[in-house]
Amino acid sequence: MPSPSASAREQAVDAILGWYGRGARDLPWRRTRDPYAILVSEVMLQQTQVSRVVERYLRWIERWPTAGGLAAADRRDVLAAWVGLGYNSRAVRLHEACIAVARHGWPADAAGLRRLPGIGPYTAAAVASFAFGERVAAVDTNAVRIAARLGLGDPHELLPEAPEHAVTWNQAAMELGATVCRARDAACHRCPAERWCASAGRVVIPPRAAAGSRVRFEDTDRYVRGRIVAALAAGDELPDGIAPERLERAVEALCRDGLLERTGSGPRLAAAADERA
DNA sequence: CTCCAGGAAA
DNA sequence: TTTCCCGGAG
Repeated sequence: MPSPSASAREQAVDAILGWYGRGARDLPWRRTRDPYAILVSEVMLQQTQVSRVVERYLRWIERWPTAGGLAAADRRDVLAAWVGLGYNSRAVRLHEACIAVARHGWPADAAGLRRLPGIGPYTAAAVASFAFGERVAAVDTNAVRIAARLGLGDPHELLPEAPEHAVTWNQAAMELGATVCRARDAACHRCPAERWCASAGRVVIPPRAAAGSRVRFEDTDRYVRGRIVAALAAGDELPDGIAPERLERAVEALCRDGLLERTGSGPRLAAAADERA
């Protein structure tokens, strides 16, 4: 319970922690403290909605239960298993990160995790917090938005002192952001921190970019790259109906990014660096 | 058609 | 600081 002299910030955080404890979504990666499982979920969730990840995460952990197991897997199988989740480079970096872990063991803290490929400030903090119990703020887009709306300091200042509360806070901030204090739809009437929030009832929704002036997704390199990787992962030839010059540019970029490699019979999914002769 | 638990390179 | 990376769900 918050003491009467507690600051508004502490009371708001307390209220959100209590709200989270009274009932949060039962997401599979919240049931584990295994750093590998946490890492897989966090990388999958980067710029990808929860609803799309749950089933894929469970299947992934079933197929590759440990970092060592994923590290030993063929890069092509890893890529093929990723197709559909978006941003395929994440699969390559996840594989590389697990190869490093298999070789050197897990880093001791967030600073060490941060040096692994594909692991930035947020993912490093999330793994350190959820798996290691380190008292570190996992500042994702939700934490940034909630802190800004609350007007009670920057996201790092909201982190509770007690390590066990800090871990819960990192979960709670994301849960609140996903279900109540959403980017384009803030349900202030359901928010446990409404009475301390600087923008309660008058949340400013940033204007969205003009839709008309934006190029069709099918005209972007991302689309072509995605089609190529999906086709090769399925054992098919390069997709047709795409201008050769555009196709070649995408293949070149995919090779540069480590997703493809060239062979005598054309490009294919890349084997990991270790597996190449 | 918009949305979304980032990271890396330029 | 910007730009690029991807795609299914709602």
